[in-house]
Amino acid sequence: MNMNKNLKKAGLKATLPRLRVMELFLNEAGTHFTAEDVYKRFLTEGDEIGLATIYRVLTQFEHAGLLQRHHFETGKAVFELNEGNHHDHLVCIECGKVEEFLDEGIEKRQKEIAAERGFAVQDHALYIYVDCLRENCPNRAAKLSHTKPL
Amino acid sequence: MNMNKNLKKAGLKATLPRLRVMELFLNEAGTHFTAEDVYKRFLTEGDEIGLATIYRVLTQFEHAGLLQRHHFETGKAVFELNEGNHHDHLVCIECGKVEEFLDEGIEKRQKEIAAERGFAVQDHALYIYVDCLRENCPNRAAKLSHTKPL
DNA sequence: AAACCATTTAATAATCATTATAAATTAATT
DNA sequence: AATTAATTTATAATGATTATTAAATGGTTT
Ligand SMILES: [Mn+2]
Ligand SMILES: [Mn+2]
Ligand SMILES: [Zn+2]
Ligand SMILES: [Zn+2]
Repeated sequence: MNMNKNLKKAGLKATLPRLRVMELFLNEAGTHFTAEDVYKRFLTEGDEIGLATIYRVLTQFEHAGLLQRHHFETGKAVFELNEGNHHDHLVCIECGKVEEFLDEGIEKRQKEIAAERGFAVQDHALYIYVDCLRENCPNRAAKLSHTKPL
Repeated sequence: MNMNKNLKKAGLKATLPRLRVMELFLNEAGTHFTAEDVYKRFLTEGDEIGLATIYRVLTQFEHAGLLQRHHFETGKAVFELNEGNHHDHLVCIECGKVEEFLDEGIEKRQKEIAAERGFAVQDHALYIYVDCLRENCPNRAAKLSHTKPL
């Protein structure tokens, strides 16, 4: 079992909440969940795991490098499986769809812009808010909680 | 008086809180304030204006196009005078210094990335978090409230 | 200038996302 | 199975922001 290893390596006991969270993010790699998304998902699956526990586990997993945290400007943080690849996000403000991209040109220019000023880049966040223009977008109905009109 | 005109055009009465806020942002164009920065500034100047009023006025000014709101990932929104020019931000995580930049190459690539997927860009946010590397940085002492270690 | 009235402020409570606390539970170890 | 430190749960607290409502004020009219 791969999940137990991940946890052990991070010095975390294999508890039910942690296993459930890990399982969810592994099963739905590429999906971006808020803490509440995770909480509600477990509720519908019959697992009554406290919201505070979800928050704690998500933060622990982030620190362990298992998850990445992002802030789509909607007031709530979203998490996704850390597959080791940095990328930026396109977020549809109509349906919540998230697509990922990585543009080497943009990455390079960012470093140059900081370097020109004598600054050392620590991190960066680039979010492109779009309308995906798909009226029949499946997401438009079952809107995820991390969507908000600009 | 230019300020009164701005307010009138936005259909807003010229009240003391609004004049003070407008005045502050005009006098310190290019500075990025949180609601609390503004609140405390007025306190030290002897004007006791409620924090809720500051928030309300900032939001009204944003809607009127007089101010721009940004979210440096620190949990609190910052506002600056809207001088009509879109730009992105370099934020020093050590001292809070903010520098602005605009890179046509990056702007163009963002549009292309969205277009490639058939999306219409609505907005975007690009924050580069840096260490300005200036130990003697004046800000490092009088740290602004919108700084936070990553 | 006094009266009028819609707008706005002040004071305060409420809300929302998130974190902290403390008592009860549980996973790993002996 | 007993031990113990880590963890969860339940709940309270926090920080940023928004909502509420009665009192004050700005712009207008008499
Ligand atoms: Mn992603
Ligand atoms: Mn700026
Ligand atoms: Zn969409
Ligand atoms: Zn600095």
